[in-house]
Amino acid sequence: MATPLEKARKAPNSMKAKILKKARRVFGEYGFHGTTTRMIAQEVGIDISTLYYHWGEKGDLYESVIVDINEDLRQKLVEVEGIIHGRPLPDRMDIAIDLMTDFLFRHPEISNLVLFQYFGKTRGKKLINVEIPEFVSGIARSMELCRSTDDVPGRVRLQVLAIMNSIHSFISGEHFFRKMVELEKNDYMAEVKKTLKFILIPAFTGKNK
Amino acid sequence: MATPLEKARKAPNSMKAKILKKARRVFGEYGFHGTTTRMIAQEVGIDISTLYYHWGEKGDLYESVIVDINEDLRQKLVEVEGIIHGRPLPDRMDIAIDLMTDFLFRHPEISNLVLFQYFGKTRGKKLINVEIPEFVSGIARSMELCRSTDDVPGRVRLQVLAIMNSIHSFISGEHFFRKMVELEKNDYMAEVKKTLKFILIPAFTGKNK
DNA sequence: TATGATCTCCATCATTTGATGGAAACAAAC
DNA sequence: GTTTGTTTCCATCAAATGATGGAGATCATA
Repeated sequence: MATPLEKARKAPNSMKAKILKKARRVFGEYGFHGTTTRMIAQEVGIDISTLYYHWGEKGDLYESVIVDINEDLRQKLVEVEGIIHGRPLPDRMDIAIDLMTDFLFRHPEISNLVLFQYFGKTRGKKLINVEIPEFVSGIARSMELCRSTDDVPGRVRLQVLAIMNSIHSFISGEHFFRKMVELEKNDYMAEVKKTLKFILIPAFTGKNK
Repeated sequence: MATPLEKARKAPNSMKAKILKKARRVFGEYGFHGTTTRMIAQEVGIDISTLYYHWGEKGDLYESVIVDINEDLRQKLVEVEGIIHGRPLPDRMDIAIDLMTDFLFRHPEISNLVLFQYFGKTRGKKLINVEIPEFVSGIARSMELCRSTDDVPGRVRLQVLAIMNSIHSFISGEHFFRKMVELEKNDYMAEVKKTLKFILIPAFTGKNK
């Protein structure tokens, strides 16, 4: 039997999917406690009881949102892995940073929600069990930091987390950071990519540009 | 005339200061909307009206908390700058990472709140005006990424932000990340420092360890 | 001890917010 | 066109939450 989330992902024009889409953005901006069901409903243009009809209680909708964005992120990582496969490491990193940054700039709520997941506690809610390790292992293998995806060393996992978090930070912090560097959106994106490459690539390749 | 915050910082045993201290931790864990005045009051062991008597409305207390942790962070950065002054760059970075990581592990709410500040929007509240640029310029000069603190190039600012965010991420994400690497707190701290140095130092010094 | 200032708590309010029941609107099947 | 199942909205509730007034407690000082 399909879960509500699976239904929504299969039928992108359904009300369920519309609600999910808006919920991603609102939860992404304001976090779980900062978001009210009324805010989401208003965004969709429906009554809150319609929202509850489709998704049940707020916590369930939030959980679906988290699983949803994690699935999107996973899919993108697999796609990128396919593209960079076989190239030399510096190129792989260069391309992966470009592609992931572009993707996340198009879907900033993903970065927002990932960071909320890491840093913010949610009152009274059990932690949602998303298998980040899966991502991490995949990236680690793709960067040839380990042989197999089983038993990735802790040190390597932290390195991968550092990479992902660097990217997420610049996406989620755009509002704040862009003021500081006084750049237009496009210039900011370009500079972020440069900065990420400047910092991340030398450590793993031994070469500065 | 002294602001409430200045009073609290000068009299660490006052009720104002006690409330501020607990408020830091609670706001740091749950964010602005995830925190209720009752939670803070209970933590201090007082009635909420006592809290309101000392700090006024919730938003004002939160703003004081933000300014407070930014001041702590600024002081620490100045202290570290004094210690590393005059040494060669790789040593400066090595020591600075050690000192800042230790400091933030002792005060994780600082990292939490800094990240909330960057990534989370607060419903209906105007953005608090804290001069991050000041930090950033100081660090940039200390790393010799620029001559003076005036007119620090955007590229350099982003580099400094990347450094600071990497550290904050590992502190704030401890709960989440530590599970993934299955380490005790002390081992986690040690591995985080290694990872930060591994990633950050080569970019700025051209040398891998 | 009397006086005034400061501080703390109890009781309470108004609003917001999560959540639901039931009536109406709509759609599909026969 | 009636019946049946689905979807949507209106009205409403109970609990949580931000906020305050005022009575009492505490404390310094004359």
